[in-house]
Amino acid sequence: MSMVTVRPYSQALDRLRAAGLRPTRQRLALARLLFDGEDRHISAEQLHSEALSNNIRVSLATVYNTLHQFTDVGLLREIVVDAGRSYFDTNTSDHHHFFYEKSGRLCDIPAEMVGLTRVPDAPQGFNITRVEVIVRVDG
Amino acid sequence: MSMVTVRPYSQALDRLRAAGLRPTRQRLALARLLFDGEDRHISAEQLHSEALSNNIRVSLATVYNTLHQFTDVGLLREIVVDAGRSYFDTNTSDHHHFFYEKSGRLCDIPAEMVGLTRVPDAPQGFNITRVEVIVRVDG
DNA sequence: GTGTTTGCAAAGTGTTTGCAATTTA
DNA sequence: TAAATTGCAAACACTTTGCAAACAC
Repeated sequence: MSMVTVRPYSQALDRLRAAGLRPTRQRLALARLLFDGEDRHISAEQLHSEALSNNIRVSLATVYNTLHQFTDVGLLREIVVDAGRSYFDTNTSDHHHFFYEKSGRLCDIPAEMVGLTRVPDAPQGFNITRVEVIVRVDG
Repeated sequence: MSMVTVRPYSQALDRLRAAGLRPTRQRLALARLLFDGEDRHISAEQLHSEALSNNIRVSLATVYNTLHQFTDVGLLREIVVDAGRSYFDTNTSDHHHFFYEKSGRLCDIPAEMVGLTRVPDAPQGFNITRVEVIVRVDG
């Protein structure tokens, strides 16, 4: 009887292919960090240092490029709550956020927890891209 | 019969007094730009260049300090929609915003135009500071 | 091979800070 | 006069850019 290390299947390659992005070493590695596991809110710097500590050699510039490419193809969603820092959310489905003002942390709020019954029409000639609800809490 | 230039009464001095801020030349001038007239969403750079073109000599650092002091005492509300730029809203009453993603412009949505019927409780030990609804539109 | 992607370092943006000089009460 | 405020320039944090080298197909 042998011990087996079970490594969860990575969807990273499939996701890149589906998005039409070349699965380069860096993109694949970053995609694994981002998408294998729980949903997360991560900044470029965080992802970069996480990559380094996993022995993935990648430059910060590439991390930025990659995050934006992923956002462009809908793999990520960018969230801005804090002046001067962007977070990227691996959960691209409809939902909202708690924002902890002191710590700068974000936490998901499922869409159904918010009763948003009426939203104004977009001004003429424009389309609504998204309706964001941010519940700011102290702490 | 003489012509009279009617200058609207400025509430700036009263507002500073009420807030316990020393009415220095710079604060007073900035307060007049901010509060005499329609409500507005303005960035530090915008306010600074507006001050300069009104022959108000004030440094950018002081504009930043002043905007933050005004925010701290509740005269302004800071809005973050765009990574790397803060806007300050002279309308501190309950309301929401349209955000025009391409132009970076903000536009008020009166509170009653949004049907927000249910908001999750703050996680234990925290208090909700504010609930922001941002309707993002293309353009 | 050919076009794409990467890394680096430099430049750019918006914001904050330290401190001496000035101003306010 | 004592304390608060200001201006300046430098420092900062985060992000983007330009281009040669490396890589994927």
